[in-house]
Amino acid sequence: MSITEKAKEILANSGYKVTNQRKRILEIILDNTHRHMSAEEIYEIVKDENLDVGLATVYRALELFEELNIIHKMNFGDGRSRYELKEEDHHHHHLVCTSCNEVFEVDEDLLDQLEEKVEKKYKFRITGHHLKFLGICENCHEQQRLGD
Amino acid sequence: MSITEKAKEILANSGYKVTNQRKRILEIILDNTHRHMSAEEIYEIVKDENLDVGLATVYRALELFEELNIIHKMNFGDGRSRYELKEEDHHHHHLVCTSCNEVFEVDEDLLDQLEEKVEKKYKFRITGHHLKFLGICENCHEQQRLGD
DNA sequence: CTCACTGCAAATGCTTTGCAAAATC
DNA sequence: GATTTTGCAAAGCATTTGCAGTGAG
Repeated sequence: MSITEKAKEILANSGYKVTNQRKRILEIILDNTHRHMSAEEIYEIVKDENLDVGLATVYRALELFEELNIIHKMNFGDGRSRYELKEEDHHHHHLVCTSCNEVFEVDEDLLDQLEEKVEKKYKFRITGHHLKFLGICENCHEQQRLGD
Repeated sequence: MSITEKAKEILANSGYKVTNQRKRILEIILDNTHRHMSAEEIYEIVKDENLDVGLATVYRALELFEELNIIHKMNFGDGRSRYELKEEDHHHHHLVCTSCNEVFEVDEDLLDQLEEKVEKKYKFRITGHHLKFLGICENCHEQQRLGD
């Protein structure tokens, strides 16, 4: 079963109604996970498709999906929340370029040992984590070099 | 030289004017770093001292301190920015309790090897990082146990 | 049919900004 | 004294909410 189908099944089985708006919003997130979209960006897409959807509905749908553990709200410091699909057993990290503000993904999780250490030492039951590296991406670094 | 004096020196040497408001706001941050204060919280303190300071000034001072690399703006998901002193060579992480929303500090940095690995593999020059663990703190865990 | 869901517009909460008065250098 | 900086109030954004109408089950 594809991620898309799985997510829709979660929605259908949640007891909440499966509306066209929710279906479309979920699809957009699923199709653009790597883009870490904001509510406004998702809204722009549905609006361009001439669907009758309000921005408030987008926010309400995102809130619902988060509650159902389908998506995940993030903050990259640009003043708005961004969302991505929450894939079980697929933890990854983010590289945020402080020059062009692009966000790249590190497609592996290397924190297991660290978590264990922290859990023991601080008596804190860890259920998740966010690791964000700040720095300069290859592109920007290249351009800085050429600019010299 | 204490951190406080150092920070004040940075301010004095920055070319910006050393006003009473800036001095007091900086002091409050320095005295309460572990509390990760918000602009509003800082404002409440100066207001209680009957100092004639506006909330806008607090925001402007925080913006300035961030620019001078004295403090660091953070987001713990509660809808407001929080600030802490930026101490060189003193990287640490945060434990955010998803039950009581308290933020604890992990007073060590264990990401060096990881950073090196990521820099090479992703050709990304890392200048900083944020690591936040989500979970349940000892207190909340204890209370849940007692509640059974 | 019923109740959850929606769009709209108004409200909220954090943060920023315009401006005349005040303070620093 | 000239130029920053400030307080206040108003404006600016992202997000939330109230409400009457709409639609899924």
